[in-house]
Amino acid sequence: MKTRDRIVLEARRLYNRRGYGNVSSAVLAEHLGISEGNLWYHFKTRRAILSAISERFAVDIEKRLSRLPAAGADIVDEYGDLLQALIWEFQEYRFLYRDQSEYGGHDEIVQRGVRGWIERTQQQFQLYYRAFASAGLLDWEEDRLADLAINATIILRYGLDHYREMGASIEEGGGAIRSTLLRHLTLFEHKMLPDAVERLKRSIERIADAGLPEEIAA
Amino acid sequence: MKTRDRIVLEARRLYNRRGYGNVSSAVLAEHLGISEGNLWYHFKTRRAILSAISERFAVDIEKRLSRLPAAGADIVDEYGDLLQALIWEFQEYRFLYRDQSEYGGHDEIVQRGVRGWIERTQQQFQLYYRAFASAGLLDWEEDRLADLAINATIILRYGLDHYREMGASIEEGGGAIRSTLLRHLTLFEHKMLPDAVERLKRSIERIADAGLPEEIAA
DNA sequence: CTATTTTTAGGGTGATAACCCTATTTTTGA
DNA sequence: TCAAAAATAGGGTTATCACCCTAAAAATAG
Repeated sequence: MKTRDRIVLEARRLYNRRGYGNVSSAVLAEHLGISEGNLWYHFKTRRAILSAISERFAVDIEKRLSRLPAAGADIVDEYGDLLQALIWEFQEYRFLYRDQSEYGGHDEIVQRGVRGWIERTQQQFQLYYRAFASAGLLDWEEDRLADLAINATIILRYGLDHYREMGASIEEGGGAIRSTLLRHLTLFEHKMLPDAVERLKRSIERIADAGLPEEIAA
Repeated sequence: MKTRDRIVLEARRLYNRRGYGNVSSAVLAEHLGISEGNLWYHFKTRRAILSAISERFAVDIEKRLSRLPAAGADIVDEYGDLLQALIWEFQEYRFLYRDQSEYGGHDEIVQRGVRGWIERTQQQFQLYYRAFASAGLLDWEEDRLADLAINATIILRYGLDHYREMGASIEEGGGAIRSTLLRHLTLFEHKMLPDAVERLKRSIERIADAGLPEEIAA
């Protein structure tokens, strides 16, 4: 892999693990096994590294947002896939979700996009819930679907932080991931067909057991 | 006010506004109109200031946790008071809720207490919801009360961040506060007596209009 | 094979951070 | 009232930060 790409990858991992503000260029270069001079050759400023990561972030978000419930496919499976993609995104870009969200820390591309991404994520989830309802799997009034989607995305997004703060270890089977996914399920499982709920729970176990991206675990 | 107390107060305000990591001792001293040497006379280390703030935090949390639904009183009003106290707490100690929650940044007293505080807050809300149900104001199954309480506290806690990220201005009537409080209401208002819902909404307007603590607004 | 470009290492720099030290002023208590 | 204690100011120290500069090594192109 080219040095530039290695920098972007490892910087993101270090930022996720230690926090953006706690990773100096010296530490990053040391971690990469390259000289600091070399690091500054590839990126003129520290913010430029953040920019490169943010660009990838924007691309990955758009890819995830493009997952829509397909007509012929199994809606429960597809929802499970969406959950997996979302959790993955939260983990891979954890430091962006945490450290940068205030005090003007975001890169411009994120600053511009974040509001739309949140809204579109809510709409995306609403489409899935409406598909659940249409398929007879979920008993939910149409005019309360938007609230369900908003509440679900809030809990999914902040659940990981919440359970980590409660002391859930990130290792050992991803307790925080499992808890977060089960937590969002409590919003609507009592109105869902038991069979569909069971399948979702199995999806959740798969996601929680899938193992974490290495940049978090270490 | 004694210099020491002024330091603790103004440090908290600056941390809330700019983030803990973005407030140096020089900036803090300048803001206080005292010399840096004087600052170090009152607090030997930067962490000592954090400790002092954290101690007050612990005291304030315990005071808020002691608010329980009284037998004779009006439960709707009391719940509104609890919401107000909770929102206040989130605002007054915003930087603790945001900046310190990971990467080992917390003071020991917070580190030790946080898990219990979260659990007790959930239990506290559950008591209120049970009281709502007992009073015939809320139609909710007993064995789903805990889930409601957990989901409500998660949304209350992270709602402010969420709506700020969505672009809600903190000034001009506290859009984020109003949105967050209304958001948590969507979890159960459809199962609540319209009359009680109306009263809660009026409470929410009062809280949102109450004006923000000055350390946030500026 | 050689000239050119790209990549790398590493010493240097100025700013800023937390924190120390000491002299001076202010407050306090008998 | 006056000596001891508390409070304050401000210069000094050391470490670390992002970032610069230059020379050498490596890759590449003709």
